[in-house]
Amino acid sequence: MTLSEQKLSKSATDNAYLLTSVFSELNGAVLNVPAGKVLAAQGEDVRSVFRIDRGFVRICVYTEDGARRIVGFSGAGSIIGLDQLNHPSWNVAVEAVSHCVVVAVPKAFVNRQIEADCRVRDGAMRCLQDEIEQREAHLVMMGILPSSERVHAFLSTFAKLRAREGFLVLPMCRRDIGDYLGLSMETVSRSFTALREMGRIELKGAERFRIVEEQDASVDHRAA
Amino acid sequence: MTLSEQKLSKSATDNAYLLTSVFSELNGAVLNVPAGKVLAAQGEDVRSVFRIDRGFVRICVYTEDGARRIVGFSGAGSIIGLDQLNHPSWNVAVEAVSHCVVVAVPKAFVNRQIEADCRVRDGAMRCLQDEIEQREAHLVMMGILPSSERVHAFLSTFAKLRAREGFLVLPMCRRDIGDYLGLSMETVSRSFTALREMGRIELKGAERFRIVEEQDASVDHRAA
DNA sequence: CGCGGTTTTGAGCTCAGTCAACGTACGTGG
DNA sequence: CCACGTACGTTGACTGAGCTCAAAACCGCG
Repeated sequence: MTLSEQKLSKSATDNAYLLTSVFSELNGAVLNVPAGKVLAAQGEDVRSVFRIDRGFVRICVYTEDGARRIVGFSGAGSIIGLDQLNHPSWNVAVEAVSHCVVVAVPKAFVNRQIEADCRVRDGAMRCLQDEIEQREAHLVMMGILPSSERVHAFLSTFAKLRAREGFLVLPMCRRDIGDYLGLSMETVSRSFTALREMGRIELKGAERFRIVEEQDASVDHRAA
Repeated sequence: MTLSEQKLSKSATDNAYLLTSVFSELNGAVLNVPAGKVLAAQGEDVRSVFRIDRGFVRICVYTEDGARRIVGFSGAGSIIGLDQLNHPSWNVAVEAVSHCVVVAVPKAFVNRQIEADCRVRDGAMRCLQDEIEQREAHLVMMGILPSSERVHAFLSTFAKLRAREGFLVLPMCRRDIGDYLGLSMETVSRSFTALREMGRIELKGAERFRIVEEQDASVDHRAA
């Protein structure tokens, strides 16, 4: 696993399909969540597990002194809360970054399905394993990369996750990115500028970006 | 979950007892691992899952450019590798920090037991959930605390995990602590010195330490 | 067109990294 | 037993990446 392959939620969605049967609209409520709304507050009782069907959420941790860290972003297809099934209350907050459509399935129902259906159990374990992998990749990145490289890795991952050509819209603001990458809002902004000036990304306004594919500097051109 | 309650492996061992039946000596090999030895190399095929019965291991990630990050330490009672069950090869390395006694149980057997025994399944899921919680706490700490506070939080956690009075022996060296906390070896050393001079820890040589209980500065003494 | 929020840019400062020297503990072999 | 070597830890001087505070620019919207 290279740093640039660090995941936001890609393989999580690859495995989440194993849980399709559980997150049917028959088993839970379909919620329409406006941007900024809190889906689950830190400390609140865990009642449901969510599947994101549209939009983007951030997973936040608030510390005693009011600081916020974002430990992950998740987009359509991701399942949120499998790691909370044995907790009485949420130890993270789940907040909509953009307008979201979410299926909320009662925790007890999810637990029963895990008990009853070995495909569901397998899917849930794979999702948890993916989450561990994501957190570890995040941790490694935070420890090693300088600011601009972190921002570039973040944008690359985001772009790969979307796997679409052309400019992409970033749903989250600079502060969110900063809280995710362990940088100040200003440093994130400066990194955007630096990457643009280096020709490694293109920007349209503050929200739209495109990764410029770069030659791998480690490739030895003498071979050509 | 406060930062000072951040876990190395405490609750992991609380849940690992649910898997006692799987990690019986009858089901796997008991290994005697000298300090420094690699239990599982990054990239190596996943053949076994381990339970640490004595000693301490570090979970490492090596990047392409040779840098090392430590994503966790685990002590007696912890189970290592449940997050690797669906991976062909280890995406982390497991290395003995001190002399260890380890039970290695074949991956296929663990998978079968998870399939067959719902207590085992439940235990495995709880262990995975704990691991996510640990990684998230680690991530939060890395993003927020300055160097000395990180070292103090690390030592506090280590001490709570051991839950013993008096001086404790740190099995890992300064560089290991640095790679875990995202600090250089020198900064870790300076933090030890600073904490000692502040009277927040006591040291006997480089390896033995004791946390000095401190008054919570946020307590308002006018109330007394 | 003006307003509020977000982003960008600038200036100064600080914490932690690097490089380098020195200290300390331990094990080996003369 | 002591001299030596090696590995680890500590300390110092210097440097620089990123933080803070502050101001300006930009954008969407009523």
